[in-house]
Amino acid sequence: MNAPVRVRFAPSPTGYLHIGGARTALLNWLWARHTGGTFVLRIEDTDQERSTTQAVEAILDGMRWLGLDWDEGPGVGGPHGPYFQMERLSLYREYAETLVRSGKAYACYCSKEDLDAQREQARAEKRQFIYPGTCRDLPYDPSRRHVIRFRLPKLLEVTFTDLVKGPITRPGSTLQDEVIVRADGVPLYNFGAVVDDVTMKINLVARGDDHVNNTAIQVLLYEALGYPVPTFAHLPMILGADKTRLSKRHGATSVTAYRDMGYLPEAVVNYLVRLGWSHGDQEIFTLEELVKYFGFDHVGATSGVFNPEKMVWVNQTWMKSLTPEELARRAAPYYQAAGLDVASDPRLPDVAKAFQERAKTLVDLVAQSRYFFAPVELDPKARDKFLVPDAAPILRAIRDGIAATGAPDAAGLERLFHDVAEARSLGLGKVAQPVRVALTGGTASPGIYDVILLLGREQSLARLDAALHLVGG
RNA sequence: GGCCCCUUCGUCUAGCGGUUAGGACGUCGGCCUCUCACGCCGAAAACAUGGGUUCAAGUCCCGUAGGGGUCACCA
Repeated sequence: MNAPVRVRFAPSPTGYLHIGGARTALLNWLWARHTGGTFVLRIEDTDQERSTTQAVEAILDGMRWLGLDWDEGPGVGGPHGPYFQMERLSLYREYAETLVRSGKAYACYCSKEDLDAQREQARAEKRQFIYPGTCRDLPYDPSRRHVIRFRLPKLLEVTFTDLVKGPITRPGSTLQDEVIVRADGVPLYNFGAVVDDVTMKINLVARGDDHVNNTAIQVLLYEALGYPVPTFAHLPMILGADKTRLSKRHGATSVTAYRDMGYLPEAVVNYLVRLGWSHGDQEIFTLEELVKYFGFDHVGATSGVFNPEKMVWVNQTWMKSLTPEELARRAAPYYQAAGLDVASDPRLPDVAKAFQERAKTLVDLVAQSRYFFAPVELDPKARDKFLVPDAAPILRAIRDGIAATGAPDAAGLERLFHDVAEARSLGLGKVAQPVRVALTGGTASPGIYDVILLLGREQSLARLDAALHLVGG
């Protein structure tokens, strides 16, 4: 009988939640939900130089937007807290002392400058620098400034199993007496993470690929501490188009930037999980499906290039699948942000419906449908091409046709447009385009009847009149 | 440079010894059509390379090349 799954996401609050971190969080979350296990959120803020409380908020914000709730961690507490490393200092001290007392760690009095010099020299001589154990057998003198180093056991190699990469072996000769606690008493990553994972009873550590090289020393730490080694799953990196690690110069890398660009959280989640994981040929997954199907057995071992085009497609596919009411609800804040007050406009769901298959993002939806809520802005090229003197009689006929009826309806409008076209032996396009430009300011829009219906009789007439005035008709 | 990991269309991937190597994004062509989209149909496009193992290798093993990661009192 396997113990209940306990996984964690342990970001360092040095910036926003980026795409890679979000995927790590997401896969951990999915596995916890899939197995009915526990998802722990732990903040690794021991780098006091770079950690900020704003970053903590930004990360929590990003996770909430994606819908990743945590069972233990900031805000919700839990039986293994606190969940900020800086609040767990006494715990690390306790474990470090245990190691020192048993001789598995020792105080090192070497200065940073001294070590840097040695490293520099090693580099100059083209050899690998490994801490020579200068302080290994010195008597303990707490009055001297010191760090704590882990005493590397004599061994040939360290092997651990990785759920995505299989067994990984690291020669002991490439390992050294790592420092586990700084001179100021704050633990270093490898030690803090192990103590926390031990005390938080984490049994599966799924994290970024960039941590594989830390794993061997961590395995040794677990053993020195006398605790079982968890299972590891190292997730491949996400790369930019040039195949280097995704970074700012590749464009937006924070999940909240995608929110601001008008992506749906469902789409971001969907895309991120699919990047490096698959379930047969399926591309679109609801969160429920992801929870149901997710497993590390289908997480690929190769790093993946982030593909913005596919992300857009996933987003558009998701937008098409929402009900118009829901889409309108999602779009409302984006209209607001664009300075369009649409909160009480009853046409919003119908407008959303009209653009559902045309907009790629919510921001795009707002931009494309702007003229329904704001005055027409004529595109100069469209104006010069379609609002010409020849168009005057057409615009006049359509205008008068609409004016002659009460409330316009789709069937009546279709008849009107066809009549006008036939009377002049014109294709429907010759009639619709000038009208489209008059009503929307541009040459691309939903069906012209829908546009008129959404605009309403009065507004349609007003815009046609304005266009007629312009063409001198 | 040492160590670790990785290698199927441009990109994400399916494949788990026997397939015409499948799907998706993107690209190109066509259909639909009042524009733009959507949708539909079609096309081009991949097993890095050399050796093995095997009746049979994209699938297993070894080498080579290429890519990535990591070598802190960062995480």
